[in-house]
Amino acid sequence: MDHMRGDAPERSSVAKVDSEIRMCPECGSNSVVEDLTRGERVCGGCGLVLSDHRIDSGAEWRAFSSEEADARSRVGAPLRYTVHDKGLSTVIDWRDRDTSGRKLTPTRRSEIYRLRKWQIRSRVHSSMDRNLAQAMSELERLASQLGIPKPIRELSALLYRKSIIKKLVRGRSIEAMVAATLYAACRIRKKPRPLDEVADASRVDKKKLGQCYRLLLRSLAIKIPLSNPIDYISRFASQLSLSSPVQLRTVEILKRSRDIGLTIGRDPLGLAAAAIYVASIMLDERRTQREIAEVARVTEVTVRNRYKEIVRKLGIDTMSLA
DNA sequence: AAGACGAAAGTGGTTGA
DNA sequence: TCAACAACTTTCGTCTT
Repeated sequence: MDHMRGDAPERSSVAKVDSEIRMCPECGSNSVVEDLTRGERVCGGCGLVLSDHRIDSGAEWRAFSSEEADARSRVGAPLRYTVHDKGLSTVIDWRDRDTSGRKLTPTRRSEIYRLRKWQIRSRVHSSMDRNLAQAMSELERLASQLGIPKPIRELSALLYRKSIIKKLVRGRSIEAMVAATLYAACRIRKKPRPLDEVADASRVDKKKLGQCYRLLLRSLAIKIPLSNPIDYISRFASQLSLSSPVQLRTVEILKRSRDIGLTIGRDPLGLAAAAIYVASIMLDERRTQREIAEVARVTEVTVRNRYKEIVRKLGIDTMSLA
């Protein structure tokens, strides 16, 4: 039967994708490089980690029946960074053979070398192991309280591992570093949360958290651009139960503000709040400055100042607002 | 009475000598 | 390393709805 032919592996997409993603979506520079030893793609321009952990986790062939799927899927749970030993508690053999005794491909081999190195390291530094275990449970707690999706938690966990290797946690609280990596991960993935929100959810004060965050950026040599006010809108709008037309209008206002240079040097949170305020009045779903300031974690004064600027510079008729 | 307004002084981070 | 600086916060009295 026609549909039983599973002999044509669909692997052509791999090479294609690789050549396409040379440009960094963040800074636009064309200097994305592959770091095979660490399994990452990193932008040479801004340091953004585009994808980490690039093990081909897809099944090898297409499967057309459940038995086939069982037979062809790769064995075992996926590797995860949020588990303190990467979910890998078996010992890796020193021979470069797979279970059926075949030689491994070079890529697979370097991957195994990496894991083996990790295993030895973590055995030698058992204190680091304990640190990680504690950190990962804190990360889990924090992230679920803030409703952070899994992929971002994984990125956060990866950042934490790096910061431990760089000895950043020494003399600082685990909680503070965990919170900092989570905050950073959210921003990298363009789902930023206000610093205050993260600080409140952890038991770390805002100042410490900010210090850890900046240290993280410096030590790991990563650059995270200022957050885009637009990335806050959907969250804030739903917290304020505003309709989607208001959201759209808000985004529109923010774009126009940016175009005339009104946003430079301004706190993205304040801009987001002010734009929501204006849009909410325009579309007759008014919220008070107080309410908006609260969800955006800025003061009413800031909302006021930004919104005054927006109204003036964008030429919005104040009379038609009321 | 609640919301909006704006002045004035304080805070923490950045920048440039 | 230190001072100047810009943006934001805090606080508070006044005006508007």
